[in-house]
Amino acid sequence: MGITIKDVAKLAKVSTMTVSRVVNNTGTIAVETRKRVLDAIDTLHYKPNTIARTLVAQKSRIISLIVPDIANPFFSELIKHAEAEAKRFGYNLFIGDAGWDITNEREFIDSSIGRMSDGVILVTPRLPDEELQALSAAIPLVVVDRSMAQTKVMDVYVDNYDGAFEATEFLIEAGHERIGYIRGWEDVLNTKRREQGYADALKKHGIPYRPELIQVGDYREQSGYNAFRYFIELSERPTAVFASNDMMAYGFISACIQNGVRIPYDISVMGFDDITLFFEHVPRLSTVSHPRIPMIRKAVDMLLGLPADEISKFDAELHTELVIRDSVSRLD
Amino acid sequence: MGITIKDVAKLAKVSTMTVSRVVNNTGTIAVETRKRVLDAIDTLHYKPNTIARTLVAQKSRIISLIVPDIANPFFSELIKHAEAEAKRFGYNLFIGDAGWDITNEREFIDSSIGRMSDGVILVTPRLPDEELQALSAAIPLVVVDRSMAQTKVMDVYVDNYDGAFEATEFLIEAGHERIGYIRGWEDVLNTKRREQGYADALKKHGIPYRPELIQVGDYREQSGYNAFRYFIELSERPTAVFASNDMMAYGFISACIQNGVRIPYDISVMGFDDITLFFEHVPRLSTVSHPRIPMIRKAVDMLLGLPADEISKFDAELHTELVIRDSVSRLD
DNA sequence: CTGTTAGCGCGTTCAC
DNA sequence: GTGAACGCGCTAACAG
Repeated sequence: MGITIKDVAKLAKVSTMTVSRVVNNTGTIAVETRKRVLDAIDTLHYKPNTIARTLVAQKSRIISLIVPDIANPFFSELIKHAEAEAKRFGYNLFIGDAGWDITNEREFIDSSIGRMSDGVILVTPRLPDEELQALSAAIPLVVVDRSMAQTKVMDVYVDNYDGAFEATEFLIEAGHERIGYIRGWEDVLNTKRREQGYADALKKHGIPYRPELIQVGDYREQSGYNAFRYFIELSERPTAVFASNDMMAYGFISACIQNGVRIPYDISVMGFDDITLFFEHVPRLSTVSHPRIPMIRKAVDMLLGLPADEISKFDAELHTELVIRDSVSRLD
Repeated sequence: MGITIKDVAKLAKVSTMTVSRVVNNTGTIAVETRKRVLDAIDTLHYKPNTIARTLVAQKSRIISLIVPDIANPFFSELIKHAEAEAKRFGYNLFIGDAGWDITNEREFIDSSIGRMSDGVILVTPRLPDEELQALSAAIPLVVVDRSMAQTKVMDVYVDNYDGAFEATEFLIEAGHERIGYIRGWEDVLNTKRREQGYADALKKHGIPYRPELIQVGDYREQSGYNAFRYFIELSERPTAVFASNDMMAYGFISACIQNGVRIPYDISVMGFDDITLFFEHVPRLSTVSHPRIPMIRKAVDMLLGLPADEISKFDAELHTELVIRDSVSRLD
């Protein structure tokens, strides 16, 4: 059993209320009394019980952050920045790894409610709109990187359409026509938007959309790796492959290297996200950069109720941007 | 304000105690009453308040896990497995990223105490023995990947000496004599053990220990990258470099690739940890594999009070192992 | 089978 | 400046 406020009160020969006041710096206390209390706190190594405080205050100073996959650098980086932003306001993070699984998402939200989280940030959840809408009645919810426009749920959304369009157009302008595409989870909105961007860019340049050039992936490395086998066995191989996220692009590249297919000489690769690796990968991946840092900051700020005009400052930054490096060659 | 047990009791026309019994499946309840309560719970969407439960039970079913760097794959993988193991027992994880910083470690432990965590797992903390010892009086503590033999603190320790010795010896037997070494944080025990292994292997084979071949790093990629610059400008360059963790090895490799230094033809590289990348890196790194999965599992099990004989089953697995891949060449 | 009482550790309210 | 009483949401112990 831990030291409680009562123990301190007893030792300092005051009421618990006085101790509480000292700890929280509220009310007025005689200098001498304060010193006695402080001494008692010190000798007893008293630490206030946050659980009890939470129960009284109906506020935990915790926000939950649910990501689809903690081992994915895109998300672990997000966590770092979310933690930093939350800390600025004296908040702790309760982190959950949903593993791209709906049931886990649900359980984690329930758990957050039970633990009196002050809010939940969901990064690209797979839970349907209606359920998120319903849940948001029970606890403040911010959905990140997915539009909740049809609902009243708060969101921080970066439309990925333009990024995918520009990336595809870039490949086309480099002379590519047979452009393979690796898709992500179908039930994620941005997956659809990215694919639309890809398709529309083809259409704009009069290039037919060929279903056989589309591979279904799951945003994980392995599916990029697998896509390689498929594309390489096509009678007419693509000259370029656009992976709808960097993880799959890297998986694809690994397969290429292992099979002696050189990038960008034998095939070009374009990614999406611009994740920060912990070391430089060669060839350096051309990709679409995603404004994830301002995005997650904004999500935290929304939850902590920063004034709207302060939050909207970030808006200017929220767009994707083409990043040209070494993984795409010109077909001239 | 959320729905409480009182609301349910009122609606079901029973006492809160009865609701509590239904929720927890304790005591005996008339079938009919149970149904009324269940209905009320359903229509009200009642969720028990874990905070209040925690206060009563003096038990939160949460364990804290503090890692030095959440974005390092070694640790994010650890988190995944810790979470899985904890879940088996119905526990949630409270994850903290200390950023290799002592103050953060301290704050996070304090916060864990305040939040009534049932225990704390510290992965390679930098806090001194005495302080950890003291802290362990306030909350169950398990230190992972660091020996606490001098204290009464629980630990799950894998001595890294042998692994470093074998790795160095492997390089020597491949014909290398000028072997560079990149060290990690000096105040971490395993750092010392790894360096001892390196030094002893040299000694065994009559190769002088040269201080100019030692570079100080911090376990992060960047310091491996920086070490490259140092080694490459040496009048007598090393023919092989042993990085004391994979992150620094990868940093070093990146620098090599960017500077046209080929691995393993121009220089050999050996790592430590055998982290699982989310894609295949080329060249594939030769390294020392670290039994981190059984290690973290064991830590969780110790905290959750699994019987000693169950836990010790894991012991057999707890040793490092040489993993030979493509980053080391023979000098023949 | 069900309800009442008391208390987990703390802070708010209102006295003194 | 300080303290006593009450309640946050829940459950253990004891009635009935």
